[in-house]
Amino acid sequence: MSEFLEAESTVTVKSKQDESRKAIFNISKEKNFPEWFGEICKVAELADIRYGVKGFTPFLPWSVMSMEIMFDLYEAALQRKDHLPMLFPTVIPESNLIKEAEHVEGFTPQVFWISEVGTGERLEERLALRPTSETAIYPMYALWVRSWRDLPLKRYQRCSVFRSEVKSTRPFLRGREFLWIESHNVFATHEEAKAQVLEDLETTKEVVTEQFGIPVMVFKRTQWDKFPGGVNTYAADTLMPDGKVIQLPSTHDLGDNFARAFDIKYVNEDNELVYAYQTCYGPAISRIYGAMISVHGDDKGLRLPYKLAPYQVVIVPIFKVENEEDVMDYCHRFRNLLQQAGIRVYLDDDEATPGWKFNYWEMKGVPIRAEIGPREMSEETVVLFRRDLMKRETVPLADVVSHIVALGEDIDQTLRKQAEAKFEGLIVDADRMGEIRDAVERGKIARIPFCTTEMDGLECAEEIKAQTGGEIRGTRIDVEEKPDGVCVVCGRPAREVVYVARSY
RNA sequence: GGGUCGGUGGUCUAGCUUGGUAUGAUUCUUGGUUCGGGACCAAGAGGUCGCGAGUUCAAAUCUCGUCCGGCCCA
Repeated sequence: MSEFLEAESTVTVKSKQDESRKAIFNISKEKNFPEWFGEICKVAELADIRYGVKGFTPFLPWSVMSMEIMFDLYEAALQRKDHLPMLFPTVIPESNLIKEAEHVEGFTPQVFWISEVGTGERLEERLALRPTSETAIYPMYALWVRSWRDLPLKRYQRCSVFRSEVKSTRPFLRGREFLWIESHNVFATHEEAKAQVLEDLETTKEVVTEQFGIPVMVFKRTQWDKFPGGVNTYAADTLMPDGKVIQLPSTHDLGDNFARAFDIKYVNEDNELVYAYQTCYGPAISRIYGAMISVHGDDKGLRLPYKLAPYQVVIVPIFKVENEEDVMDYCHRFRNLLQQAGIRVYLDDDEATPGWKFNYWEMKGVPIRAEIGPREMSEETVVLFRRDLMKRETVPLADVVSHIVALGEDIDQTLRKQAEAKFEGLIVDADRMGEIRDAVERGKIARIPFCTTEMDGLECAEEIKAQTGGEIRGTRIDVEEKPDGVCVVCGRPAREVVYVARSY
């Protein structure tokens, strides 16, 4: 018996080793998402978790190059809508941080403080590392906003923020320092502020969905889940491969709460001094990047959209010793052609064999690979391979630039459609606890009648969380929904239709 | 925050039960042969076994603490 077991286990170990040697990357994203995510961060060189401070992670070129592109695309969209960039200091004096009561209560547990300098010399006033920048920016806004002619004031900054998260951290998706854009806007009226919230949600769809290919569902959050100090929070959720939803950009209607706390007043057209209304919007680029690779990736690794890939095309030369020089010349010619057309292209002239390079760049998610050998050279063609569908075609050199541009467009469309297909059938109607639990456990989003999203609905929400593991994501704002019946938990008449899912 | 499992060259890993010279692969460097789906040969480099304390003649190994990480749960 023991002999038999020993023989068994030896065989298992051996085959495991063979497997891992064969594959640069081969993990089922659907079946084992946590492992998939951790391994791809390491193998594709996205982030290095060995920094040694909890929740702080160095990001590496392959992820940073894509995140830079994402920043640029996002900022371009904001600038098209009349937002202008600015940069504020990282530190916030304590006296400013605590000016808005609900805000300070919400964020203080997560604040990193600077309380001394040099060899233990205490600061007169503690400085917070910004967990978000309202309390840094708004004292200045109070100085900048004087007249109705100064409004609307629409500004944003690209920066990192610091939050001592209690939830378990992981690269990109939840760090204690993360990269984002935060937009802070001031308006004359609440109506204008509310219109800005809708514009932000449009921007989210335009950038996150149309350009990054990540489908989202937009919710108005409940009162217990809103931004501390705000009036209402609206946020886009997307679905991760493990069936949990994750919050992507959120936008907040701040009403005049912060204007009152920070004394942001303007003189209106009737020469009256009145409080302004504000909104803020915070797309976290590092988190969106984490969601992006998770949504698009497959069991062989990353699948980067053409728009976001650091290299849109990688050239793999194939040659024998006797024709190496000619093939490389042809490759350089091809590379120059693409560079002149503004395509991000990389010629892989490493020692490794073509087969190894194929697998490596597939794992890294480069959308298009050009294979160039003696055959292509003599025919004046290139072989193009698309990572998303793993398909090859031969294209004449004369047409290749326009072909690649069209192919890139098609790849982005395909990735987006595949992601959107996963959203179909996601919503399941339920009006009993058991049904909610079933739906949530299958990675679905349950749509249920619920008493209220005001604060006195919190107890019912906690009961749902305890019994099903799902959280209330909020109510829809893009569709009007009238509840029918009673609250699933308390039996009071339902005032809202809410959505329940497991979440990050 | 609670539970649980873990930390050995850059990476993965053997050794830990039963304390006594650190195992293998891969990566990396150099040279050579290769190159249309994961090539090969030769030589070389690389580890205070996470950190700290304790037990011991002796600790990767046993004990305690601590930091970091994975997973599950709140």
